[in-house]
Amino acid sequence: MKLYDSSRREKVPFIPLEEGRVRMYVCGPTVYDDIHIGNARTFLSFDVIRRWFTEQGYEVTFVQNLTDVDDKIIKRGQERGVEAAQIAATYTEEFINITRQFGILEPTIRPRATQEIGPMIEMIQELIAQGYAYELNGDVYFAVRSDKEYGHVSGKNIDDLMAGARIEADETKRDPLDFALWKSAKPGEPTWDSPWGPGRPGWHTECAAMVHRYLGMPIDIHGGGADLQFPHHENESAQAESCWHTPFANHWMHTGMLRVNGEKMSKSLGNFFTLKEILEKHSPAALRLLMLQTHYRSPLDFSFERLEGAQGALERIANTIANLAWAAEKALQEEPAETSEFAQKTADMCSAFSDCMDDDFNTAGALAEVFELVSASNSYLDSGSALCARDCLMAHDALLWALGVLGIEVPSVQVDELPKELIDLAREMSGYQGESVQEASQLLIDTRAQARKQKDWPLADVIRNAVSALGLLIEDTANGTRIKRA
RNA sequence: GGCGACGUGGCCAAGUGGUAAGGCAGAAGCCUGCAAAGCUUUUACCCCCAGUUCGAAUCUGGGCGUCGCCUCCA
Repeated sequence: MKLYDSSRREKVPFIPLEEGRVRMYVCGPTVYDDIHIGNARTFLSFDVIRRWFTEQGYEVTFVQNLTDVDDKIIKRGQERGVEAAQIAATYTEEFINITRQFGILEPTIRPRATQEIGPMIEMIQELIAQGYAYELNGDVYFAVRSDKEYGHVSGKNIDDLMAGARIEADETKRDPLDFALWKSAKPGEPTWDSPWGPGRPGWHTECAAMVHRYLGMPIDIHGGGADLQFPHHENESAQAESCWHTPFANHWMHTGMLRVNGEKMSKSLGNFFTLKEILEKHSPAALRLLMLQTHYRSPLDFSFERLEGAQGALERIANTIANLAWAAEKALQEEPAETSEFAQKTADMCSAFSDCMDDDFNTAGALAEVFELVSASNSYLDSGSALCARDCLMAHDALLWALGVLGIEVPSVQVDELPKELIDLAREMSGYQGESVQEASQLLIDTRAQARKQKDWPLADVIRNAVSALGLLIEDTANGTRIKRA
């Protein structure tokens, strides 16, 4: 298994620090608003990465924090005239709900910044004691120059950063690059007591403290969006490694940005769609498919056109899966057919799919293999030869397995519960006497087949139209007629 | 200004040395009474120039273009 380490800037073999285990940490949201689909892409990427590790037999400990105290949350609270804590609570709930709806698995541990203040203060004290941090009017800063390794996470050089000639407003810091570990509180802001007076922790400190507390150092993988690599991850790493003198993360993984018309989707540009609004009108599966058709590290341009396309592709997959199941069922009732070359296609897909996933989680390549099996299945079903039930089921299960690994829930085209109206319809059209919906629908199919045989098109169409009025579809396939969802 | 990434058919997108996966859209044909679904066929001088090599989309250098980070940001 190989993965791209964005700190080393190359693909490297993945070797867990502890055999059979993966300890990973992915920066969670700051809960001041609904997340947009750019945020969602990162969470999706790591969800799939995690699922693949699990599929490969690793025991995965996945930690994701919630930043529930932050300038943005405070500001949003002030705008709305409510407590910052209320804003955080509201959007924490929203985040958990929408993320679940998107099919993202729950983290093993979901620590919240406000519950971790104690450990953070201890960490800051330790950094001051060791000479890596200093207090200034109730704030505490990390002295970037004190860390000789500073820059190794993002591949930046302190002097290059300085050459960037950015002007820092705060002239009192020893170095413009120094960042806050602790911020003193202004009136009306949420505060916690500390040796430096009332205040709150800086963002970078949260993650460092939580990684240390819940996973121990070093961890196998630390992830997040590409825009977090600097300064957030650099700063996290700098303070953690300075404090505990142990490597922080063995591998860094960063996801590519989601764009709209070539520009990064962001709150500040206003060019965003929230995950919530997209999922109101589109299935989680379609959005996942769209996103996973691009490698996680590449930028991804979002458009509704593409989303529609993904929806169509998904339906195609769903049709094939249902047709395989139906064909298998039918084949079981007939003379057993020999296994064929088709069985090999299934085996090939599974192996190629795994190879792609093992190669830095190439979901786009893996999905191409899925589509190949979909095509091969359709050809097989359409071939007119006697079908082997076992081969059909193998392909069926393989497709579901592959999509399951990607967390893509295939929409069902099978009707779980046929509407009772079909009984009335069967009574009317075919003189049905019983009470079984199943029998009634079969009778309707037979009646229509009979009508078609006698070229009684009006009758055949009346039946089909009546059925479609119930929101169903009568479909004539190479392997028989069936009723499915419209 | 510094650092980095990317540029593959109409759109999207895999592929890192042996002459181009897949998805969407389009076209033609087949199947069908018609639908629906499906099947078959079909379109690429891989941004440009130079170089390395028997051979490059893939490596090197230069150019052009796009994007990201350097400030809160997934």
